[in-house]
Amino acid sequence: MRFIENNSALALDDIDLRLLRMLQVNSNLTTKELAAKVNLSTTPVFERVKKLEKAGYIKNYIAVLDAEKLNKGLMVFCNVTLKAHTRAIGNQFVKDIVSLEEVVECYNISGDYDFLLKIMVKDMKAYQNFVLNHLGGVKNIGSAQSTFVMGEIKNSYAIPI
Amino acid sequence: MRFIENNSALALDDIDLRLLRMLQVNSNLTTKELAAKVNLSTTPVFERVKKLEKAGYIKNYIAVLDAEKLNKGLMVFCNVTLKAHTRAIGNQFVKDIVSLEEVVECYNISGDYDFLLKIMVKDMKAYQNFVLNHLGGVKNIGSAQSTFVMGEIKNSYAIPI
DNA sequence: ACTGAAAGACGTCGAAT
DNA sequence: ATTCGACGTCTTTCAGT
Repeated sequence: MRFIENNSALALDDIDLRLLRMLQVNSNLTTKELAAKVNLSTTPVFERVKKLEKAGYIKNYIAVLDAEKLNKGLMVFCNVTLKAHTRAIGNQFVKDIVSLEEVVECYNISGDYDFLLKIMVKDMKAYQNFVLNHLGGVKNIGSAQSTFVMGEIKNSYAIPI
Repeated sequence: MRFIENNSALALDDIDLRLLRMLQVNSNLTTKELAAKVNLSTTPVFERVKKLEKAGYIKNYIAVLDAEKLNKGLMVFCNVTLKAHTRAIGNQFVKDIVSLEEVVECYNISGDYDFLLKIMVKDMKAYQNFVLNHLGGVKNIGSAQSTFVMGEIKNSYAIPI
């Protein structure tokens, strides 16, 4: 399946929003099932979903895996500052971070730190290895402060719409 | 006594891992396409995927939406401490937080704070409203410190396996 | 455990209201 | 903008190896 990137803004009606809400929780719903839930037939629902894909409201469809079962049960948030804030140093940092697969999310943030990283590894030993051998290899990091996740209270991949 | 296969640990071979890696990036791949990539016919691939679903390695299938387009473009990380750390207060906090739809993730963390929340709202005005009228209504919050996301460097929903 | 084939369901799209 | 109908493809299962 291929999506054509089209950044136009669409006027979403209530049915579009309901379709998005359902699909972001379970994308295995068939067009038929979706149609039944919004009281329409399959064709308009099919076309609406395609429209939402083409317009970029739906970016992609993915399987959500169980991190614990796959031995990536330790999540760490790492606050990072850079030694300097030149464009070159920032760009290099971004490039380095993107290539580290343990870093599943990275944001440029306000406040005392420059970047916030979400890292997933097997356990504390693996995290130590990550810090020493991977994060340690990234240039121009001024400081890095780790916060460990002890328990997951809520993690809905769904956007509140 | 009979064991139901749900949630048991399985021995995953290389092909299982490759299937998981592909599906967590694009779950719209057909059994046929997956089969071609791992050089098998459809039947074993179909059965492997079903096995991975039943065993809980695949938790669900979802559509990933574009937060910006859906007017939830402001992401905020909020560090929260509780006034006291009794079980009752903790449980009540968890219950309250789970019901706030703007809070898309919530973790119990180590360090200076007790909880880390990831919040998605439209803009700063909406965040102010969230803090005043929603987070403000949650009992026993000692302090709350907000960190604003200025830019997203990386966000792969994929677990590094 | 895998291959190949076969039945049924679904996605997909054109024509029509 | 929705319904109907038809085609191709995918899912799902069942023999056979």
